[in-house]
Amino acid sequence: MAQTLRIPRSDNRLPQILDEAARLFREKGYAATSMRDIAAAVDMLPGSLYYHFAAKEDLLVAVYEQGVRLITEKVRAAIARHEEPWHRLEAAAVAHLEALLKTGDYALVVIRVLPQDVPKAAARLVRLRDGYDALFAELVAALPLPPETDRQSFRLLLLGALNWSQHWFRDSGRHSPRSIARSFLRLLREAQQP
Amino acid sequence: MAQTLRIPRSDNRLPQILDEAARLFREKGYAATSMRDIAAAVDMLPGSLYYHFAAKEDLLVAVYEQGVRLITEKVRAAIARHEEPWHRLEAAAVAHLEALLKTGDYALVVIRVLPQDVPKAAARLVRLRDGYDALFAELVAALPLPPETDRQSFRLLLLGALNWSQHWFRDSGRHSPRSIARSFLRLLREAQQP
DNA sequence: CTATAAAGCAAACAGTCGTTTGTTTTGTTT
DNA sequence: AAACAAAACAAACGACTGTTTGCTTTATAG
Repeated sequence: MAQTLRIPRSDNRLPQILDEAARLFREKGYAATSMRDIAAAVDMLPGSLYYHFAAKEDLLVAVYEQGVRLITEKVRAAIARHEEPWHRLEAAAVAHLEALLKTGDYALVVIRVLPQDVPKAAARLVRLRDGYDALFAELVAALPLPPETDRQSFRLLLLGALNWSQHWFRDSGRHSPRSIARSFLRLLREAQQP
Repeated sequence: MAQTLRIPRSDNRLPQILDEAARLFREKGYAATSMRDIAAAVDMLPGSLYYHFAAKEDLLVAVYEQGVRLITEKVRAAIARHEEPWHRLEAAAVAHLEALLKTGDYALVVIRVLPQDVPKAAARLVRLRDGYDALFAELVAALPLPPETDRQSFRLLLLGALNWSQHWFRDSGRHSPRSIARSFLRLLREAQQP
């Protein structure tokens, strides 16, 4: 009677399912990835996935949640190491881009799969994103900018450019996520303090 | 014998097909849009579409081509009206964003549908995009920037931010595509010339 | 060792997908 | 009016979709 829930099996395969789902969602997109694709990747039968998730959209939401959590943690840890507002923003930009381009699949799903692609889960996905956006808004708010500077545009410019980098970034070149983020921030900073 | 091809019927419905395909591809994405969706939108039977296009991917490529052509024309016309490099770039940015956010479906398909979403047509789509990118590269090359400025990063920063705006822009607010583009450019310009 | 619940298998459901085929309608040209 | 091609219909093909159901395996708890 005291025991209401049994301890789940140790070799749980749920992490593996999430990993492969994240990989496939990011590679082919949500709609083009079938439950059978995911099942095959984890060497399972399609129906077995429904023991872990009630529907395909729920699997996406789970991946999405983990992606947002991962980016948020990386960014929070990075900015905690600095005091000066510009340094904090730069650290955040670097962490954000490294989470996207190096950590891999989970984070990329967050900016690759659009909420409108999954109508039934759109509200949940948007809520997850908004929480993260607020973090950057705070960082920009703390910057010592000229009073006439539009801080909202500033944030959208920076974050948009960072997110778009998924489309052209190739790991081969001399550019690293860190150098790209720094380069972007330098272009923005020099403009604001002569 | 002299006549090899008959003049096509005047009330051709091909433009209508492209219009609806563009609308649906931009609303739901490529994979989530079915040939039946498109056929229903133009009040046709699914099979009839195959008189105009050999495959779904070819329909996408046709929409994509028109989208790229549309943006390119708008931008070319806009920059032709200015001489000074910064003014030319600003005109291009405004035209680019207006093409995306006002002209509508065709242009948005170009930045919404990723080449990797359509493996069989990916090469064709990338080729179309690259031609356009070169246009912006020229504009940035003409700017009178300090010698240490990284012009490639400059271009990627601006274009990325512009393209990403599709995700947050809402037509309701005080912000217009024009004001956004100008705002972005001001943030970038002030940094480069004290 | 046995009871029990977690986890997965096996097989199918109804529906949708892109596409093909043969035929019919429609408009234009002569 | 006859000839002909453009354009669309009507109907189906096999493959694939997300999901459900009932049964079996497997590990843990008492």
